[in-house]
Amino acid sequence: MNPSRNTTQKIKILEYLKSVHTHPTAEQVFLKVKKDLPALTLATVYRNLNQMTEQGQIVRLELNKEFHFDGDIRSHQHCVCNSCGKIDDLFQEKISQYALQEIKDNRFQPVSVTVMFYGICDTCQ
Amino acid sequence: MNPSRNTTQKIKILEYLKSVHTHPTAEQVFLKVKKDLPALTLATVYRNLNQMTEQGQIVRLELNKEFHFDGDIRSHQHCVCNSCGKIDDLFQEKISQYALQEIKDNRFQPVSVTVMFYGICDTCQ
DNA sequence: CTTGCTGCAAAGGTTTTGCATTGTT
DNA sequence: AACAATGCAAAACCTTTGCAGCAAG
Repeated sequence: MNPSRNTTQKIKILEYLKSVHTHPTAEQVFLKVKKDLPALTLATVYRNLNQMTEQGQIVRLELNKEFHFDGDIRSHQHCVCNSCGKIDDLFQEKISQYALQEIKDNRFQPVSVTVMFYGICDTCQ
Repeated sequence: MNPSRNTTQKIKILEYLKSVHTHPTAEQVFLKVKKDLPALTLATVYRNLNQMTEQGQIVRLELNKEFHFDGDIRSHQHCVCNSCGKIDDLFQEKISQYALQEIKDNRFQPVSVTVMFYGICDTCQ
């Protein structure tokens, strides 16, 4: 595909994702950005989120049959609350690095790791 | 709910999952078990897989908007091939233990970890 | 017998796609 | 002027659910 274009929709969606520390679904992104761009469509949000994911500008997580999007592309881990469903970021690179180190003796060539903790968050306990 | 019943469908589905080392989707389980039980329905497969997951008899993974089921309930990790999509088991408990250990200083109370490696499998490289 | 489970069919919720039009480059 | 991106609507896709009949305990 030819170079992608910087449409208003794309810019606003990315801006929004970079501004929050939550991990919104496509619909949540849609509802927020729609306040700025009333004509915005869910389909456009999906198309942009998918493109940005492919281009490595954002990260896509999968949880309970829904995609969640993360504007922070630094390597990090996530904590999911079994009670309220909240997804929190965790920046403990040692964990991911250790994992990638330990797997090296395998025939599998690792490119990345996803580490997800499930448990109870601070507000739920 | 009252104690669950050991129906033929349930038994065959669990037997199948315990017999393979792949990580079949509900539909793949359905197609295989249907050979033994021609009247079997996808809905029944889903209901049983969900029940078994709740009861901890199997494990449910999520990948590319599909559930995959794992008959092996021992704590282990997974390797997903970016090329062919194959999911392989990895038994390196040190990795999960290290992760659970390192996270302990947080306000989050971890119950379990999911470690997923993405990369290129042996047959694809 | 009781009631959990099944098969069947229909519905549900999220994500994708076709198409004419719009807007970036 | 090209053609990528949009809005709209419809479709696709996986999974769940309602219901009457069946079968495990």
